[in-house]
Amino acid sequence: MGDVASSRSEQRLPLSRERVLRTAVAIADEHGIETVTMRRVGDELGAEAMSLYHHVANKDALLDGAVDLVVREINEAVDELDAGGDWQVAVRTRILAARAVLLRHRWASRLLSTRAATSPEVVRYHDRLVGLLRAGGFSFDLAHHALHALGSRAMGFSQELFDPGDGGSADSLPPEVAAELPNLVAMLSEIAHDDPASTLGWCDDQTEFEFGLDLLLDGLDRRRVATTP
Amino acid sequence: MGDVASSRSEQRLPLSRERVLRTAVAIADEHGIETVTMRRVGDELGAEAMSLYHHVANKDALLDGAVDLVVREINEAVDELDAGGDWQVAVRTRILAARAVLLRHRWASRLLSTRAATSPEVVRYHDRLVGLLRAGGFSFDLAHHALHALGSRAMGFSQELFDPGDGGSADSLPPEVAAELPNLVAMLSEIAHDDPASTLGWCDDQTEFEFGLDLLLDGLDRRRVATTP
DNA sequence: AGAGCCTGCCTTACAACGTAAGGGTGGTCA
DNA sequence: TGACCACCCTTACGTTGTAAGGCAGGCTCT
Repeated sequence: MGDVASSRSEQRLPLSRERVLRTAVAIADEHGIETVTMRRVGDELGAEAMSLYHHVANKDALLDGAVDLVVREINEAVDELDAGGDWQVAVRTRILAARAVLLRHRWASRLLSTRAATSPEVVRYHDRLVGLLRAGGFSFDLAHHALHALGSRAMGFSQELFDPGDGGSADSLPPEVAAELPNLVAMLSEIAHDDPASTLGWCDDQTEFEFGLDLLLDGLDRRRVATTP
Repeated sequence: MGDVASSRSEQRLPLSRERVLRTAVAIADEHGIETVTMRRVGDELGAEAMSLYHHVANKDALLDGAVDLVVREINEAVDELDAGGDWQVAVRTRILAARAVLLRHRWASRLLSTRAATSPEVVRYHDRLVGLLRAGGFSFDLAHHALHALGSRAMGFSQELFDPGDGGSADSLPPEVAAELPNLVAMLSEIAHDDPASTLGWCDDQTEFEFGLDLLLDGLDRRRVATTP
């Protein structure tokens, strides 16, 4: 409508799949994944919603692509790391690097767990991880088990189910509720989580993530030694 | 509309929060969680969508309630188990029992990981789990770490990120893709997953779940012994 | 007993969403 | 020059969650 298309020359650079996906990522980073709608992405690009369909098949494909962009970012970060030395150190470093990227795109971990199962970038990530395990002396079979055991932790996030540090510091609970939860109440009042800096997941701070990760890596190493003398 | 309200007397029993939630669970079980809409639940109950709002605050609350129903089912199953004996056996048994329930409501694990963080039933489940750990000689601190380390596995499901057995049996890949994934291709062709009975998550069959679980339980026991001589 | 209210269900309506269908415009190539 | 095609737009539809309010029957209080 009366848009002479000369006032904003930088907005008029053509749409592309890349630009669409990057915009979706940016919106999700800034305002949350639930605010990413076709119209919103179009707006941000100075285009209409329907124009996006020339570059992505539909909204699902857009989300898949956005996640893939994040995983690509992970792969780029991870490719620079030293893959030599002790396998446990190498794997640990790699996973924590992936985690650092996911901390910049917190919406991505949820999407990662539901879609993009066969995303090329995700598969590539796991391929390199298997490479590290193999180099560390893992049989293919044990490496396969390792992938399953690590699960989503392999890419740097874990799925927490409830947050003992948040939403209930033991004495904030109604007495009749507290009476029903003797063990948790006792645990919480002893622990007194004084550092509720949540990261990925609810109370899943870096320390807890690494604790679980090391538990798995130690266990895997023990299995490795047991099978390959 | 000309409904004499006498033809179907059993449909006219009044709505209730319980009935609404149970209906949502039933629809999700049978047709998938994405088919659960307010109108659909209403239909199933012989009522209008808006009538549900007298029993649940909104759709989010409905989904939360549906998940809670499933977790209640878990708790009922788990409460019957023997809590004595070796802690590792007790915890393992309990988690596998929870898993068995979740296998009957596959949609629930995804919802569990996003909502219902502070659901009373979920909290109760973890309280009992902490009780088991305490009885097994865990400090509160180690029990807390254990909850984090187990993550969603504590309730019987794990989050898989990709499925090496599905969607690519190594030789079904285009050659240029396969060349990019040397480790996975080698792994898959050696393993030849002949039992692709998927359960919860993608290729996360029972064996893999138990492998990861035991890895964690073994590691936790080692930490326990190390801290309490 | 009658007035008033509360509870439970319904009707109507709307905004936001994804997207199907098709129109127009500019650049490219024969 | 004319045909084609890539690209973007307009319009419109069905589905969703839900706000607003209506209407009946049973309860309580006088």
